[in-house]
Amino acid sequence: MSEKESKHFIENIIDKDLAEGVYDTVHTRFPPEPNGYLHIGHAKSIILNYGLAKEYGGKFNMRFDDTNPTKEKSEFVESIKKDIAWLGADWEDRLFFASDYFEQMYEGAVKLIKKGKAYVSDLSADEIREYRGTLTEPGKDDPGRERSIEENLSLFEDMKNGKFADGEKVLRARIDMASSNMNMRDPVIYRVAHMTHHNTGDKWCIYPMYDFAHPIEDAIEGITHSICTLEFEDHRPLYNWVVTELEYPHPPKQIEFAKMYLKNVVTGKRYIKKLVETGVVDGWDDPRLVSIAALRRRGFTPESIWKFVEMSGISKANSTADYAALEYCIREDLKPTVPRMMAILDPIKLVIDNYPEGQTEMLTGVNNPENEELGTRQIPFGKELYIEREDFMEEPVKKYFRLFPGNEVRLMYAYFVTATSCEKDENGNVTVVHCTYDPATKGGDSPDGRKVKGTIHWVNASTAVPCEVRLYENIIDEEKADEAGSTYDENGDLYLNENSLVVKNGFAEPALGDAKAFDRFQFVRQGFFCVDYKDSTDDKKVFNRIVSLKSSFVLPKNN
RNA sequence: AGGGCUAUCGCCAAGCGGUAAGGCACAGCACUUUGACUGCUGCAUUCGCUGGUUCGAAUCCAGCUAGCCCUGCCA
Repeated sequence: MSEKESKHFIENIIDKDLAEGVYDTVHTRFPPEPNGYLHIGHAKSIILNYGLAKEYGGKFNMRFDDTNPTKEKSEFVESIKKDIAWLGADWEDRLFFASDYFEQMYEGAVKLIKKGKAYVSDLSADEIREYRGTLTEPGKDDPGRERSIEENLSLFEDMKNGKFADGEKVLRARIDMASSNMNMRDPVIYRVAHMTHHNTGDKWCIYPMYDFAHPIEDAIEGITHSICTLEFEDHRPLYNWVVTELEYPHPPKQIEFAKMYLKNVVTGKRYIKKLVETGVVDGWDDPRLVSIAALRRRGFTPESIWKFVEMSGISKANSTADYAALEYCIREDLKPTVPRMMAILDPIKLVIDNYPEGQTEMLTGVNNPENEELGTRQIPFGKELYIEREDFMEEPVKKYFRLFPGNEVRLMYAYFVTATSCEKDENGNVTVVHCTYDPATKGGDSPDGRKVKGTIHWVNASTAVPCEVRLYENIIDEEKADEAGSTYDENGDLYLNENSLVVKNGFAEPALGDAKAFDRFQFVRQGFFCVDYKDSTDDKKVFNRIVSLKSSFVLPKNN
């Protein structure tokens, strides 16, 4: 839309690198571990990395960081690929797996041993922890530190050949047990794990640790700027140590940025995983979550997520964005591009007493007042309609200018009507509103030029398509739980807002009902919703319509 | 309190010694076949605090304070 006025710090670093000739191109990557679904936080990283590559005419790699077979599953690599492709980040033919480099990593480890920079340790996990020291006290040397290069070489080969049980031996980098940076206190770089890997099967029984593997992966792929999140800042010295000791000619540079959290939603992969596993939500794409899959199901478009990321900016300051900003982005994207239709979510009947019994006429509605190209549609109209409950008040409050007895309003694209009376049930709730219409106002304009202050939407009762919708609010975090009156889940540490699931039965225009398979409703803003056809992302058959709702609503999964 | 990082409007975020961009949110007015949208207007004499350097500081220096991260054979 508008040109970006200022660059963020990573762009500044890249500009400098390019200007100084540190690199002559930009090559980024997105390296998720396939151990769960992607969420909005990952979208930020994906868009950042892919966006930078595009901006600088460089390349973007997709890489699965699958160095720990105990946590990884193929199911996740498929979902991740799908989500990234959906977001529009194109890795072209550069789809990689860290596990494809196991051989080179092994050779790298051997090289370190030969340089006297790595050794095999006999210590148990507990002992290694003890030897590591604490934040304020230095660690002490691992006895294995003094082993000869020859012995280390043969021991490491034995590790590779399966001569040791899990946990029996480990390969450590020889750096500095007294470093103030815990990551430099002779970090473990290879562990024994007799485990079937989703990609390499049973070929390996030793696996490299992240700190050793990641810089190698980046270097092999020719990555220039290895962008990760803030918690890896302390790992940067180790990252640099690895690429230096392994003598890569054009080593990549690690740059860290702050993750962004969203207010009132659970963004942590761990928590989402827990909610899914405990059945609190109905899957990774439960609309109350902010996984990419859930966002997609809710009707967010890739464009809206790009806009959100670009709008949010990149920095090193921890931040929590307002959910309102995300909603703003989907609104902006959908507003001009999507046909709008009418739907009533909390219906009461409106009977036009002076309208001919049994008559149905077709009226013309504009699909999107802001975009004429979207054309018009024919909407059935008859004596009995449904209107939104809140569009009628028997006793209006001040400044209420929708329907109340004696007041005239416009039925959108239809006629002016004046309320006359209403019927109520035993509880005093309005069930039917009676009114009269002015036949001369067909289409919604009066020939005598009189104005009405209110316009309300409606749906023809005899042709309306019943629809069940579920109103959702986001799953909220601990901090906000109490003030929002939430309830605990069965584990007692995650919360669901009491309004997190409300089923409503409403009605939609026939054209909306024709979709049959529509399964996505998206709250776009207060008083504004859209529906999206399933499986028709190409022609973007998304409908939206203003209604009065403060929360999102989504159709049941299997509707 | 050993190390690393961060502190600019309710929420993001520019700014890099020359006198506080922008967006979201919010408020007011106008417009309106949805009180929406759109348009216009308003919204930090002040940049975590305290000192210092300077003609001049959010930007430099010193000292505080607060928050986040680090003691996995996770990533």
